[in-house]
Amino acid sequence: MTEILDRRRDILEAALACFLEHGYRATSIAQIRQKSGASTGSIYHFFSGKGAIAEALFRQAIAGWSAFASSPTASAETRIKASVAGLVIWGLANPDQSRFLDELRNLAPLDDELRDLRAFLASGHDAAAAAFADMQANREVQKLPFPIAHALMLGPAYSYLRNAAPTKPDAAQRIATLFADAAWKSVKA
Amino acid sequence: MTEILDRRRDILEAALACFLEHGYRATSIAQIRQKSGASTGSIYHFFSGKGAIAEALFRQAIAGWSAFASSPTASAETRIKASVAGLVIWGLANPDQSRFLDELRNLAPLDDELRDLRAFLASGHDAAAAAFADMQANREVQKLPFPIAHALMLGPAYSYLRNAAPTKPDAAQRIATLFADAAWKSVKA
Amino acid sequence: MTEILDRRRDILEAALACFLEHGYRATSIAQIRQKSGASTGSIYHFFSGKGAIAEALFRQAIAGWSAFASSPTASAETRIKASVAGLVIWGLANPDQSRFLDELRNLAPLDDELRDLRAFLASGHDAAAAAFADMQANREVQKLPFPIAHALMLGPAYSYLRNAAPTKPDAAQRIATLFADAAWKSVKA
Amino acid sequence: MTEILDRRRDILEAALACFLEHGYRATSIAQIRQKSGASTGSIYHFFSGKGAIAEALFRQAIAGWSAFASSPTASAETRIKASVAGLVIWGLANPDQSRFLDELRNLAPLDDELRDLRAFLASGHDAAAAAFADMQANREVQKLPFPIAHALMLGPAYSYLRNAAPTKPDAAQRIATLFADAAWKSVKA
DNA sequence: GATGAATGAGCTTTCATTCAT
DNA sequence: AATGAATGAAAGCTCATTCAT
Repeated sequence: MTEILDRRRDILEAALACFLEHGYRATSIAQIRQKSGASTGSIYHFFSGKGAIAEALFRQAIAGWSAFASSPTASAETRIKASVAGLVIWGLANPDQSRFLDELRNLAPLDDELRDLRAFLASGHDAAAAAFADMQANREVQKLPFPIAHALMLGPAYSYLRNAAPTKPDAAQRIATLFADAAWKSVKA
Repeated sequence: MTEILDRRRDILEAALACFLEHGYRATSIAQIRQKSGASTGSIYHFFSGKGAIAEALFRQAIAGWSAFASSPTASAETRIKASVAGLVIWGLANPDQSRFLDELRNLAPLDDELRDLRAFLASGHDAAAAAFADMQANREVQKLPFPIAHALMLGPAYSYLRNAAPTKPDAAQRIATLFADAAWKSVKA
Repeated sequence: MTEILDRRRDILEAALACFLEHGYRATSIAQIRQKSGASTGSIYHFFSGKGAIAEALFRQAIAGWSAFASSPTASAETRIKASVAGLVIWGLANPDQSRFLDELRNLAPLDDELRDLRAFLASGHDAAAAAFADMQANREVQKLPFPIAHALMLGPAYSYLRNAAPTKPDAAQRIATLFADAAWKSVKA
Repeated sequence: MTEILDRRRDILEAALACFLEHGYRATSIAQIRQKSGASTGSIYHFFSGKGAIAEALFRQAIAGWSAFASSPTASAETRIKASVAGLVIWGLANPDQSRFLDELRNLAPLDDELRDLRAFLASGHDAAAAAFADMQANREVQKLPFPIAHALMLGPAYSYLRNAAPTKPDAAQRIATLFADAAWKSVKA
C-alpha cells in the first residue's frame, strides 16, 4: 500500500537531488532513473515527462514558502512583510531549492516541457495582483502598477537569494527583516 | 575588405536573433547556420562554440547599458541613480536583449559552455563590489554587506525587466527615475 | 527470450565484420548501425561506445587463442611451445581476427576510447610476466628480462601473422611447430 | 633562399613532434599548423596532404636505420646481424620515432591516405626478399619461405621496440647483439 | 610562396519517449 | 505497477581540403 507512494516519492526525491545538483536542463531522465532505482517505464508511469516531475517539485517547494503567509484579513503591512520575510527565511534555509524555483521560473516561459508550470505561475501572479489591488483599494499602499510594485517588493529578495549561501536562523531572521522593511517602505501609501 | 568582418557579423546577428527568439539553450548551431547563411565550418572558424558566440553578444549588449555609467568621481547618489536608471532605460528600450542578458546570467553558473562568460561576470561583480566599498569608505552609503546592497539597489530593476514590454521613452524615463530613487533611498547613509 | 541476446550479438557481429574490413579507426558507428540493423540508440543501450564494442570483441577473440593454453603445472617447454603454437594455429585459421587483435593492441596505448582495453592488456601482460618469473625461479629458462624474453618468444609469431593469409590446417601445424621450436630454443636455460 | 627550405622543414618538424606525441591518426592538420607556425595554405603548398607529410618523415626515419646497413657483398651473417643490430640500436636511441614507423607500417594497408607509403613499403619488402633469395642461393641460410624468415629475424626486434624505453648506448649495444645473434641463429643454414 | 576564410560531410553521443512484455 | 529494450532525430563539433587573394 505504501509501496506505491514510495516509488513515486523515490522518483521525486531523486529528481530533486539531480535538479539541485546539475540544474533542470542538465538533468536527464537517465540520471533520475539511476538515482531513484526506478525503471524508465516506472517514471513515465507516474509522470508524463520531465516537466511534470519539475512541476510537482515546484508545487511542493512553493508550499514551503507559503507556510509563512498570513491571513488575508491582516493589514497590508503585516501581509507584505510576512510574505517577503517568509521568502527570505525559507530561501536562506533552503538555498538550493530556492535556486531551483528560480531556474524553473526563468525556464518556464521558454521551455514547452514546462507549459503546465507556466499556467500555474500565471495563476499565482493573478492572485497576487488581486490581493495588491485590494490593498490599493483600502489606500494602504501606493497606486503603483502591480508589476512595478511587485518588483519593488520582491525584486531584492529574489536577487539576493540567487547567490546566497545557507545561513543560520538568527542571521537569516535579521536579513529577512531588513528586506521585509525595505519592501514595505517602498510601496506603503 | 569589409566582407571578412561581415561574415563574422552575420553570424553574431543571426545568433542574436535566434537567442532572442528561442533562448540560448533552445538555439542550435544549425539554426544559426541557416539564419546566417554561413557554413558550420565558418561558424567554428570564428567562434570556438555556442558559448563563445553568446559571450561576444553579451559583451556587446553590456556595452549598451554601460554607456549610461557616470564618472567614478561623481557622488555616490549620482552614480547609483545613473546606473539603475541606465539599466532600466536601456532594458525598456531593448527588452529582448535585456532578457537575453538575464538568461545568460542565470545559465552561466550551470552551463560549462559558458565558463568564460562566468569569469567575465565574476570580474564585473568584483568591480562593482570595489566601487561600493569606496562609497562606504566615504560614508555616502550604509554599511551593508555588498550582496545585500546590490540586491536592494538592482533587484527591483532586474525583476521588473524580466517581464517588461517595450516602453515609450518618456514612460521609460519615469519608470527609470522611480527605480533609481528607490535604489538610492534603500542604501543611502 | 533469445531475441534480447540476439540484438546484442547482431551488433557485435556487424561490428566485427566492419572492423575486419576497414579497421577499427575507419569504422563508424553508422556503419555498424547499418550492418546490424540496430538503431543508434540500441547500440548505445548495450555498449558505452565504440571502444566498448571493440573490447568485447577483443576478449572474445582472445578466448579463441587462450583455448590452446596448457596447464600451469606443465613444464616451461610445454607451456611456451603450446602458447606460441596456439597463437600461430589460431592466427592462421583466423587471420582477419588476428590482424584485428593486432590493430587494437597497437591502438590501445594511443586511443582514449580504448582505455579499458588498455587496462585489460596490462593485466594480461602482468600475468605473463609472473608466469615467466616462475619458470626462471625453476631454472627452466634463461635469466632474461621479461620484455626481451617476450619479444624473442612471441615476436616472430606476431610479425608473421600480421601479413599471413589463411592457411590449411596441416600447413599451419607445421609452421606453428617451427615458431614454437624457435621460441623455446631462444629462451631455454 | 634558405627560407623556403626552412618553412618546409618547420612543417616536417612540427608534424613529427605531433605524430610522436599523439600518433598519426590523432594528429590533425590544424595541430601541425599551430605547432609549425605555417598557414594551412602553406602546408598544402608543400605537401599534398597528411599522408604525404607522413611519408616524407617515414623516408627520413628509415634513412636513420639504413645507415647501419653493410655492403651487399658482405657475408649473410654480417649483413643480417648488422641489419638487426642497426634496427635495435637506432630504435633504442629513438624509441618515439621507432614507434612512429611501426604505427605507419600498421596503418599503411588500411588507410588510403597512405597509399604512396604502401607502395614504398612494398618495394622495400621486395628488395629484402631478393637479398634473402641470394643468400639462400649461396646456401648461407636455411631454405625458409621469406615471410617466415623475415618474421624469425626481425619479429623479436620489432616486438621489443614497440614498448621499449630510451636506453643508454652501451646497454643498447648489448641488447642489439643479443637480438642480432638470435636472428642469425634462427635462419643460418 | 603564403594566407586564412570557407566548405560541408561526417563524426560520436545524448536524450525524451514509446511500447511489448 | 513495472520493466528495459528500442527508437531516431538532433545535438555540438572536427576535419581534410579548396581557393580567391
